[in-house]
Amino acid sequence: MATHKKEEFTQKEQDLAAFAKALSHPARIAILKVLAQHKECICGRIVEILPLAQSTVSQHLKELKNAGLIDGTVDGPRSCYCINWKAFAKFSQEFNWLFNNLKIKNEKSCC
Amino acid sequence: MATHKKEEFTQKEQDLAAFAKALSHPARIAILKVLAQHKECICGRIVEILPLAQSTVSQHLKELKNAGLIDGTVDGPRSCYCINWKAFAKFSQEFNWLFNNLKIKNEKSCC
DNA sequence: TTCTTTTATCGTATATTTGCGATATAAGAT
DNA sequence: ATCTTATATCGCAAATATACGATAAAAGAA
Repeated sequence: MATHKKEEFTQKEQDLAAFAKALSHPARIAILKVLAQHKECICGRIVEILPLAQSTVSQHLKELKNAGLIDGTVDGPRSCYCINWKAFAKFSQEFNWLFNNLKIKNEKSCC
Repeated sequence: MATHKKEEFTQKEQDLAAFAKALSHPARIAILKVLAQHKECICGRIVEILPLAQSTVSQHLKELKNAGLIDGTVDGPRSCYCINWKAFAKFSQEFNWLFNNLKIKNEKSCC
């Protein structure tokens, strides 16, 4: 049974979907919010703020990093994360391209 | 083992995550693209265009509908779908609120 | 060196997602 | 009534995602 046909879609579609996937859990949205608000590269502070175990937070951070939405640097025994604004700008653009441009051409739907 | 702690996050975080989840598969992105481009409420046309079985496409359509991103109306033996631009505008706004506003306050990150 | 602190990773359990074929449903056509 | 067409839903298999505790790893402090 083919359980992953994702490759059959365009690269843009896959990239956009991957970006959305990274944002598809409230914990990851919350992490991004913390990173954006606290200016500093909070690390274990996220664990204090979120209602999740340390290992779980670490896993979410890894996913955000893999998706390219955050950068992480090691600082002694701790890790420092911050938002990759460039990546956000890129995806935000793709997003607008996909849905705002199309909307203009097709303002009134048929149903 | 607690496998869903989603309720412990704010409603906004949950809503945004749900929106992202709906977009987190390239097939669903592709479906939205088809709906946006073809003006008409294509129904089974999507099945012809996508490399997926009819039942799978129907399932993706259901998810998009549940997420509120598309509307569907029955028209005789066939179904007609179209993008719910209002919902898109709403989420797009939330999105910008979350990531553009915060960006202004905090342009330079620490790492 | 040994202890402490901080973070990442491993192992595991459970839930959800993805996909398909088969079948049901609904409505127009014959 | 029966056939055809179009779509939705069911049932299942396989893959991913989510969460946790336990443990490893890495570096500064004692």
